[in-house]
Amino acid sequence: MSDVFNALSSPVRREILEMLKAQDMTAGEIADQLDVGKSTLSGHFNVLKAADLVSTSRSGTTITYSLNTSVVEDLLTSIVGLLSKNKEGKENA
Amino acid sequence: MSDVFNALSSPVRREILEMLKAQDMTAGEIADQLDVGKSTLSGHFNVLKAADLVSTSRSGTTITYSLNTSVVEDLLTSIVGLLSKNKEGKENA
DNA sequence: TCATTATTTCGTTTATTAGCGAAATAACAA
DNA sequence: TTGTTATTTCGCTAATAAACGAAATAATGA
Repeated sequence: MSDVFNALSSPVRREILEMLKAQDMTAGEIADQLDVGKSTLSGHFNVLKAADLVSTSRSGTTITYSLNTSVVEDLLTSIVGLLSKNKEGKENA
Repeated sequence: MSDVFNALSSPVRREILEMLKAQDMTAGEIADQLDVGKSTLSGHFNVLKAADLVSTSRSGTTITYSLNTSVVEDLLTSIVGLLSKNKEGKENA
C-alpha cells in the first residue's frame, strides 16, 4: 500500500489515473494530453505499475494502459481504516 | 486535495495519523513512539497541518494533535471518484 | 526575573524525485 | 534486411524532501 500512496503523491500521475478511469489509453495518447516528455511519462508509468494501479497490454508497438480498479478499492479500504475505531464518545457515524 | 495526497505519501506521517485515530496525542507523546528526532517530527506536523489533516490545541507548553476526520472523508470522496464513470459495459458495481 | 519544559524554526547535509534529450528496444511492414 | 513507429531505458541536472542538531520561542512555576 506504501507504493500506492507514493504513486498518488504526484499530480501528473493522478491525472493519468483520471484519464484512465474513463477509458483505456495508449502511452502516446496519454502523452498527447499531458505537458511532459515521453520519457518522463514513462517514468511515471513505472511508478504506477510498481503500485499495481495500472496494467498494460501490447498490440504491435503500441502499449495500452488501463486502470486497476481493484487496487483503488484496496486503497479505499485502507483509508476507511483511519476513520474506524475513533476516540471515545464519538461513535463512528 | 493535492496537499492531502502529498501528506499521505510519507510512511511516518501515515503512522502519525494511525496513532491519532485512536486518541489525541501531544507532540512529545508521538515523538516517544517514533524513531525520528523531534525537529524532524515537527516538520511532518507542518505537512499534516498544511493538508488540514490534523488540528492542534495548546495547553501550557504542550501541544495536542488530533485527526481531522472530515478531511479524511473528503479524501475518500475524491478517491471514489476514480471508480465512478468507468469504461463502457462495466457498470460500476 | 530566571529556570525549566515542550515544541518549533533554522541551517545544513544527504537522499529522492522529476524532468530532459539521446540512445536503445520492440514490433511490424515494405 | 531495412526502415518506421511506439515506447522505454540511460545518463544527467535541477528541484524537493527528509533528517539532524543547535538555537529560538512560548508558557509556566519558583
